[in-house]
Amino acid sequence: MASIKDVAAEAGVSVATVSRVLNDHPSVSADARTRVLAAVETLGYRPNAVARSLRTDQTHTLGLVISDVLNPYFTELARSVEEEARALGYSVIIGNADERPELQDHHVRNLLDRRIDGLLVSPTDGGSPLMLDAARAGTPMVFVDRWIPGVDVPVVRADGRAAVRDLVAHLHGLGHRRLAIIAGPAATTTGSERVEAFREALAEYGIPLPDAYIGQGDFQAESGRRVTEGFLDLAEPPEVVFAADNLMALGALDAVRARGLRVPCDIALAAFDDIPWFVHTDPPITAIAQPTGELGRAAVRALVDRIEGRPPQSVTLPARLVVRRSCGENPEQNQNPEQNQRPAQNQSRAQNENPEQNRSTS
Amino acid sequence: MASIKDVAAEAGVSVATVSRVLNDHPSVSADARTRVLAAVETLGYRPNAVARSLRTDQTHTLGLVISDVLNPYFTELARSVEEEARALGYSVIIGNADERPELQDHHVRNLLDRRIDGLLVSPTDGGSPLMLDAARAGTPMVFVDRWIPGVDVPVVRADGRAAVRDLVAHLHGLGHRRLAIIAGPAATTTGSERVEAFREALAEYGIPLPDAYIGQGDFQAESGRRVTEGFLDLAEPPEVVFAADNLMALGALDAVRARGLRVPCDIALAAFDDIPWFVHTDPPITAIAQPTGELGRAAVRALVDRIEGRPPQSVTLPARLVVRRSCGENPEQNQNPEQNQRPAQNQSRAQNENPEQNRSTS
DNA sequence: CCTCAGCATGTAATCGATTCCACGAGGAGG
DNA sequence: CCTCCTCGTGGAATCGATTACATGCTGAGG
Repeated sequence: MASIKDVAAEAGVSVATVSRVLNDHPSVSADARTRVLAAVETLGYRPNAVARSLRTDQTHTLGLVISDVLNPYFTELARSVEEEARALGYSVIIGNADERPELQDHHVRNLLDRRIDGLLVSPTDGGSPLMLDAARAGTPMVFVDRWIPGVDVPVVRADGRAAVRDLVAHLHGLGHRRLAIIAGPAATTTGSERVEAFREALAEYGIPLPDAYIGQGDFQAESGRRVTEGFLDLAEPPEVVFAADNLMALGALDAVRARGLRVPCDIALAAFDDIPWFVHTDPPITAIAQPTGELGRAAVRALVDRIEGRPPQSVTLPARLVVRRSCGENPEQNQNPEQNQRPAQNQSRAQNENPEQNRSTS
Repeated sequence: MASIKDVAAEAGVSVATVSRVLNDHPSVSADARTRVLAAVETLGYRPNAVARSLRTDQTHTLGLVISDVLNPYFTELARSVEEEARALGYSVIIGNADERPELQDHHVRNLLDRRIDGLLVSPTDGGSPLMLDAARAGTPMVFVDRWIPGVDVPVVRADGRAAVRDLVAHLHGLGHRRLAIIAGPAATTTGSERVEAFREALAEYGIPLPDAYIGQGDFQAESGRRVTEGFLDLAEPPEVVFAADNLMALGALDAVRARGLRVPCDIALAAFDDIPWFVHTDPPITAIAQPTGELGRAAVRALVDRIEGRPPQSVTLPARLVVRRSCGENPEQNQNPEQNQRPAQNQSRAQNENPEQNRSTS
């Protein structure tokens, strides 16, 4: 691989001049510039990013540690993050924690060792010493989707409170009174907040949320299945199961089907996080949709602001309820079935990326 | 951030000794070793991977350029790649090409600039000059899923021929005679091969594959929708649509639903690439499943073999047909409906990794 | 008691860039 | 004509590691 020295030799100038041309420093003669560029061309020279990073102490790389690549929500988040980062001149290295704190730490350590310029994290747990140290040490960092309370790091996330209230209103309107939730790990903010929002919304209707109706999941499909089986085994099973993410909803669907039961006749189902497939499941699943793409972009902007010395901003965007048929039909409100309400092109990747809708930032 | 010099000062030794301790070189006294380790501990020192890479000319990093992160198939592939790489002591940087050749080139260039040790690619097109040059220049490289003919690079992929034949047998058995396919880009091997396999299988039953029944897609949902609409507009629309990937199947489903038609009564649907959601779509979708996890692992092993000087091996694994209900019911063969055949726990991420089940492929 | 092997250690070169500083040439201004 | 500033350029230090080579010390063997 040709180095800057080879280019310098080929062009008959010093390495300093080559470097200046490459970083278009003003003080280079037109003659030298053309000779250097010609040499670069003939040698097929590409600057060594490793060497450059060592010298400048900048990698122009962001780390993104997500909880689970197999979850379409995070996949979409990752895509928008990479897109925005690329637009701002950064690359992204993704670490997949698989909802396992030790794997999360592995990736954080790895990214830090590589001297990434900043870190985007959706923490799997309440915060390992490693991550807390990194935050305290001043590593540019932004939390996205989930966050760790008490740490001075900007947070970019969706607020699902209003949407959960809408969901409960919808369920109540359909006559459901026994409502259960499959929660995420209590150590995650999304794990506990969604339960709280659900409980509060139920309270408005005077409906309690007994412990038996709070299943402890881990955001993975298998836990959704296990918890749902527990619900179905109760003396008085719930009429509705609300899964705190889409994978647990998938698991719930599996469990219901394994019993030979049907959604929504035998039991209703709703999920947090909307995905294109929910339109085509049997039945189409009512879900709370986050403005995922917008969140990813906002998170990158906040992180890059922080990196480049501008004050970063926390952002909270509202989630919204998307009613489909998995909770039952309401002949009154539901004269517009969802398949007409959500036009077809929305189910492509452009979904949720309409910035003009539902904006309310803090 | 503490450097090796700080550690050396703290421990009262030279940087060489520190380096030797860190790389556990035999020739270090026990005393020096403990002093160095203590210094490392108190300073919270972590070696700078950038500097190390510059010196050793190894990054212990693999690049993975996939065609589309939003496609669950590639997402699962990426996960298994990262897993195996981690087990072998490598990190992975993922580049998402979004099926766009210029974006693919962007990522390849970026990864090469970062001096990754090797490249795993699922090419979006027939091979850009950049990629061909890289291959010729001796960059360790392995193609996964798709490949570029005429380039001397190991290929790890699934052979869908037998499964496609099984599919056509299944469709023929159900009485279908007008079979159409939504193809991928002709510039990709999977784009053209799947059409060829389909055509050959049809030929065995004396069924032609007219041009009108070959829709040109690009592996994205939107193209599946467009092509399917074209099929439905034909004077004699097909009885079956076979989508060459799961996203185009999603688009096809959207198109069918937009017309108010039903699968499989009005039109049957099958897809290449199985995903967990296909179990729960309306109706469950018959698909050809690849051993995705195994492919990812084999690809990493081949690449690391190449990097570490062992001869890499191309690998081809068989895909298999998973019959569900989207092509119609066959009262004869189908007395075991799919939901019982595929036990619930299979729909988690462990899916497809159970070699023993549902094997109806050669 | 001398020699030499081998071990522990340090000094310094090196990887490929960026960048400070010095220097010479040339032009403007006095 | 001299001075000084600007511009283009090159030399060399530097980033943080690894590693070849040199050196001093210890102990075994003759």
